[in-house]
Amino acid sequence: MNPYGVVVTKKKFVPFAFIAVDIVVLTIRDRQLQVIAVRRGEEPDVGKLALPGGFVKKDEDLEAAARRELVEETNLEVEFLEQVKTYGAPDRDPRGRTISVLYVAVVPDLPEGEAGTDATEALWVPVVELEKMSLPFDHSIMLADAVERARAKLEYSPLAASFCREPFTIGQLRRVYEIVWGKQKYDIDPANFQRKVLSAKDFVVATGEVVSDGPGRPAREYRLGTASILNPPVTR
Amino acid sequence: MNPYGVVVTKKKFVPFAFIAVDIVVLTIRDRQLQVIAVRRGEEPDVGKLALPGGFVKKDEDLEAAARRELVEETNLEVEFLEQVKTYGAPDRDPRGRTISVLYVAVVPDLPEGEAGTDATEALWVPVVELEKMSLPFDHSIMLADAVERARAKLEYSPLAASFCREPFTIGQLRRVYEIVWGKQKYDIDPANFQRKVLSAKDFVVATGEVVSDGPGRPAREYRLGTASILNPPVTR
DNA sequence: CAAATAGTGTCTCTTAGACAGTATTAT
DNA sequence: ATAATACTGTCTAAGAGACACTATTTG
Repeated sequence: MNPYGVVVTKKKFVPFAFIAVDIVVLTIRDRQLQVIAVRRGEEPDVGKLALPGGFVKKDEDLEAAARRELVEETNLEVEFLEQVKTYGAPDRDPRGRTISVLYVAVVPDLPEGEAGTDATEALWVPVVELEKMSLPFDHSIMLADAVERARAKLEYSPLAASFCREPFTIGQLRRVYEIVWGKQKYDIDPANFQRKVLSAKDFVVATGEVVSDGPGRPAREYRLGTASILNPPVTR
Repeated sequence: MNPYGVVVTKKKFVPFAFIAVDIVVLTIRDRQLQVIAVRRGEEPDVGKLALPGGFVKKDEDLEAAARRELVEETNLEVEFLEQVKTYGAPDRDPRGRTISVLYVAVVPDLPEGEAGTDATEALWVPVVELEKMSLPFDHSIMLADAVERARAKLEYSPLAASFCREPFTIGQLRRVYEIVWGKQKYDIDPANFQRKVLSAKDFVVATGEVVSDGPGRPAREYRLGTASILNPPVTR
């Protein structure tokens, strides 16, 4: 089955293709960077894990399609979606020429079973696990590209806060950086990190509250500030 | 004319769309950041200036399509093409649903008339001029996105050297930064810039030659080094 | 000669990182 | 009390920018 058709514009034949979106949704669960995956219910690769995604509808915006597919397949509603890259190798989908636009999103740690545990069969998988598996289409490359984008954005954007539920503490934020960047506990100096975050203008604002969680001195609580770029950046 | 068709996969109707690529090619001419534009020969917007680009062929890779269109419409062959973003608003092209993948490229200052002065009607236009014009489709947004990408990449990649023919001098490189970032002459301190470039590991390597061009002490010549990211970066 | 450009030296200020030390909690 | 976490203080080294100064060309 080949979707290629032609439409005559003046004297030219113009081929066309299916348009798809795929989404890498990242979160931190169990002190690991995890990604949501769905089990494929259709050929090709029925039964294999894959990134959520699907075809864009007529008159549907690309980002809207990504949101819709995410809800349909994983029950997840995300705030921000960032377009990462578009994949269009002629043979990337055996069903016919398909162009796929990749998005990445980040969500805070969710209560167990809030997403994907219903009939939809979506599940959280540690990124390092999914990277080892054989994924359909070019989903392995997509995963790598999206994770690298997220890692890079931690440096110069407030993305890290998207992994936390508000209000959050500086310690929680530090753990996000450690985990997403694959560092060991305390590889990032808590003292220096504290100053770095607080010196980045409008990254976070204190609520005035403190919260005690486990042993140790209670931590001040913060909310995300208005900054869209961190200055100075948080270096890797 | 609406290109939307449907193909049955199991029980679903899958719409499809035209796939296009557009390219922003930047250079420095006449101490200005310029972009190559083509005059449209087809509806819509016949006669208007637009970014070069066109439809992707059956079994053609996206980047290959961008290179082909660039040669066809502007006679330009570029080394590196970087994918910037994909535009897919349902109504962005009146001829029917079209998804366009945007690429950006950079070329050194070319001898007058080397590109685009034949029948193809391609011409170099200062970016500030083209930004003021009404462009077809969403080309104005594309132009802004591509220019911003190039400005950002100057900081942490050796992109600036792509604006120069090898070998080049540090002074020529400095002018690239000044012009692309829209700074006045000597806004960037030549002394500090020199050290910055030479301290960025593998950014440039000296050829050992010197060249004299106009008044002033002759400058050492350099070639691009092997670095793909600049460390430390050249800050804006 | 003056003007222009290339390149070095040096000073100051800021920032990054290492690390010691204090504060406050759970157990 | 001990361990764990939060936070402050302080020192050092490196980098950014300002600017004086030297070197070498054109006109």
